[in-house]
Amino acid sequence: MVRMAHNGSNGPNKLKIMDKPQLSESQEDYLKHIFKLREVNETVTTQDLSESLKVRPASVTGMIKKLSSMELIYHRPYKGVVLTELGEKIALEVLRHHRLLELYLVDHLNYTWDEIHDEAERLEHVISEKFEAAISKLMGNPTRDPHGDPIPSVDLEIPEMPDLVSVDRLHAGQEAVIQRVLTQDKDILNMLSRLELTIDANILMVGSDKTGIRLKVGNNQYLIPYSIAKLIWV
Amino acid sequence: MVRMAHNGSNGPNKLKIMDKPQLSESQEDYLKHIFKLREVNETVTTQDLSESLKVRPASVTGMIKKLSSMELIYHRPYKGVVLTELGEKIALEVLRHHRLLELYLVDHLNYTWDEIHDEAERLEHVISEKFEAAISKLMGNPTRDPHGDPIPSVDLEIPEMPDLVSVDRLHAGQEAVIQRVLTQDKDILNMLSRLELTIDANILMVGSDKTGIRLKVGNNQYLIPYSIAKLIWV
DNA sequence: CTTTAAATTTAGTTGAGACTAAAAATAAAT
DNA sequence: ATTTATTTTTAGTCTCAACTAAATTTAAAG
Ligand SMILES: [Mn+2]
Ligand SMILES: [Mn+2]
Ligand SMILES: [Mn+2]
Ligand SMILES: [Mn+2]
Repeated sequence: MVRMAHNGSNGPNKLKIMDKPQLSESQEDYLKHIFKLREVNETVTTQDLSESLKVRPASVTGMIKKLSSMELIYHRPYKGVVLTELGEKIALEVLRHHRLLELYLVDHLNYTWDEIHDEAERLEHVISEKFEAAISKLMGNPTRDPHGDPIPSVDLEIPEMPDLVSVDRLHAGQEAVIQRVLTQDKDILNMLSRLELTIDANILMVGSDKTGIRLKVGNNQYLIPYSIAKLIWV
Repeated sequence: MVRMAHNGSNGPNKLKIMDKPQLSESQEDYLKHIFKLREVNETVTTQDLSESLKVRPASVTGMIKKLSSMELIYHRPYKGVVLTELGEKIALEVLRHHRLLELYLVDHLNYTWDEIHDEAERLEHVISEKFEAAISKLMGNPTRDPHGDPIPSVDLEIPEMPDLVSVDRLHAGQEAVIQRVLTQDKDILNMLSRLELTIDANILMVGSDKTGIRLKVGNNQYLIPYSIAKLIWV
């Protein structure tokens, strides 16, 4: 049973979208992961993808060849891959779905921080453009998801992000507002939300030592190990 | 990339659900179609499924063998299939997803009658139990979808439906309330909704002749051909 | 009954997208 | 510069769920 295209109602004004090939769920995930790895890594290797997609390297090579032949990525054998213009558009489309969905689940269906990722991971591939537009409008075309990650706009531009630093870079006495949390690990998210170390929270750096940093949040004060502090950007 | 199970957070109270095998999208659709065909047909043949799923008969036979070996259906070769107890539970679970989704799309995302079916058809397979519960709760655990079809309850019982007759059975002068519309044809649904022949609409049977029936709705009066009148139940 | 038609099943193929095992290319270490 | 280790690619296999073509079974007509 082959999954069908569902570009929504293709009004005459959406011509550019029309020539996007219909991709499989796997292919969409590959493109998305390439995009996200590139934000961090400078180069995206077969192994990077193997780890992040939890697929064996040989399989990754196979998919790379296919995406390459579709001109969605450019591949220098033994070196790595980069997204083509079209490949990046598709990656951003999926990312937009994912992040709008995460925000929607939190805002409208009472999901908690640690529950949204897996649900969005599956839904991102099956919602129509109509669905995307509907939830975006309902939320006032937001630009940040519940982790503080930027939501690509309808025309697939990434909204400007202010320059951020991880919270361990603050000096003692400095105050700041949490803007972004770079993890989808359920246990970490669960812990952070219980400590009220969530997006928009006001924090005060009390001090730091070799074990970690001391943060004051509201009336409470915690010791946060560096491994976790590095995930929190202000 | 194999799709993973997502039974939601399996609290200790949901043991019975746990031994439901994880099915593919196709398998879920087969079970759902068998259930729906059975509501109408008394017997469900290979051809019935072939037509309703738009899959060749040989392929249907193949899937029948698999579902049969999984004890989700019972198959008398050359005769037809029936759902086992477990098969029916799964069919109802999918149907519950589908119908809750349709209602949700109308009530919360401003979808029109003719837009909901295709979207629900894809989403029904990927939403979690958590998502199902969330939208059900949000809508006050509804028992009817936007077509008037019954929504199976959380424990997968079909809610009682009052006895209905198709609108062409009314005699002149009789009034009635539309309870159910038995089609997913987009054009018919679109037409009916423009005529305000929607669920809960009050109608008056004016009269009938060989071409169709005359219905009064609000201040307007229409001639409805029998082919369409048979789809409207009151 | 016997022949013909229709429905169903069998047999074999295809394409996606994973996998393992082994070969080839690149990078690191002696 | 060789040798060794790591990464990447090739080659071939597997499962799933579709397909076509042909054989078989059941149903309908003469
Ligand atoms: Mn995904
Ligand atoms: Mn996110
Ligand atoms: Mn479906
Ligand atoms: Mn319906």
